[in-house]
Amino acid sequence: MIQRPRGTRDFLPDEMERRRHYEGKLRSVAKRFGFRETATPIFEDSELFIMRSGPNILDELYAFKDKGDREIALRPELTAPTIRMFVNNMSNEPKPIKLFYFGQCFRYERPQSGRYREFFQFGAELIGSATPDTDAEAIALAVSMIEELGLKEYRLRIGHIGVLRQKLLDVGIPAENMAEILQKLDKKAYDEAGPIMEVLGVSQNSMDEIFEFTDTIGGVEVLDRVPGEPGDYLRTLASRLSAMGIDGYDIDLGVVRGLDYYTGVVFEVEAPVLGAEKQICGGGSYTLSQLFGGEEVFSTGFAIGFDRILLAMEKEGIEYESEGIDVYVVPVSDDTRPDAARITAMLRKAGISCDTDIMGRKMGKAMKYASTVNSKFVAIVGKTELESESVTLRDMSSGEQKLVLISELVKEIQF
RNA sequence: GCCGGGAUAGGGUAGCUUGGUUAUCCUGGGGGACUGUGGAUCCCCCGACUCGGGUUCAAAUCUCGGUCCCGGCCCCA
Repeated sequence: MIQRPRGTRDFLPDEMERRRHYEGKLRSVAKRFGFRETATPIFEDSELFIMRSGPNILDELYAFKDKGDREIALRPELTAPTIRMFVNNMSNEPKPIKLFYFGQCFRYERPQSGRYREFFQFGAELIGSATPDTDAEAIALAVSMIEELGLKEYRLRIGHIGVLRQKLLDVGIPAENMAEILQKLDKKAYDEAGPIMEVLGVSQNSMDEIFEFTDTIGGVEVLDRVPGEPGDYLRTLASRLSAMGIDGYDIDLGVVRGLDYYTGVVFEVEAPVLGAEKQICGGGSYTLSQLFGGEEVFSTGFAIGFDRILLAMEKEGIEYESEGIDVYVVPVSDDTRPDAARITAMLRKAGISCDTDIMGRKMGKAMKYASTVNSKFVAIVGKTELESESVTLRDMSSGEQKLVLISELVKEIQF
């Protein structure tokens, strides 16, 4: 027996229906916000991802050489492909460009709770604008999506990587050490960050100031402590969010995000029910296009971990009920099968989801089957009914039945 | 890459400590009792010891290794 590869999943019909249902909700929210959907290839030139995230990610990439000796990688995320697409084909489109996408990504990592080797991301990118309103729009979209799915317990944290980056530059941290220090600060691992900074000649005073800064966490009021332009920027952002009815988030100036190209506002959403892998959304403003050969264009984007958010919803007890089908057509006896087939085809043409027995079952078993596939109605096709060009229509939830003319059937069911 | 716990019909499980008939029970699936009415009952049938090696007269059970799953560390774009 062949097993499914490590870290992958099969989605059976019930699960798939649930996934499509929520996927649809996310799409509809994105469209409501004026975003349009795009899709990029499942695999790309490996270089694309290396340029974005550095050579170290090669270890965690599904990368291979194709038959034409090209270095190919399954995409580990969707921002880089989207920005590549923008640079290749969309750079002259009117700004802002508002895009969203949904698709699977692949990472060669150790699977654990909420982490798979094949997983699904839903994301959005807002390209060509660099205002607080842009960031507010992105955050509002993310929040609206999470709300639309019905997730109750989540925590949004908003920070500003630009301020921290500048502070580190000001105290003399060279660019090549920046990533390492930021990584430590992200984890609030001050005992690890300290010695590194000390070696780089940072004074204890400056260090304390930076640590205090990254520990600036709280409501909007902590923004009073952020000086200068970034402070103004964040205050404007907060006011826009408030205008859109979004509050209850934390300002956390220690939110870092792993990558170099984030330039300003960064944000994360986590769902505490999830345990170790609890981050369900991450994003921020960045400039990436110039890396792929385009002009420098400011963007804000985020990605939602679709699998994780579904997992969180499950843990919160949000249940999805299968839709089932509208009608199951039951032939009473073998000689009415042609009529059952005819009626089934007619209903299907009218756009009604409809199924009928193809196993030669007797009526009782066919009724039972109709009930297990969660059919709203059963159309009973028998000789007596056919004499008056009718069928018996049974409402499966109430058990009520009535004689309905075949010509009236579609109308009857749609009502 | 590291640490720990697991894997028995499609799903959920008992058996494993202390090796020994035909591997338990529930659910599911197919058929029948019911020849024109589902979610009830009864009967029949289908279906499993993760894979490979070792110990043994004998392995689901003990042992070693692989694979996969679960939880955590590292990482997390």
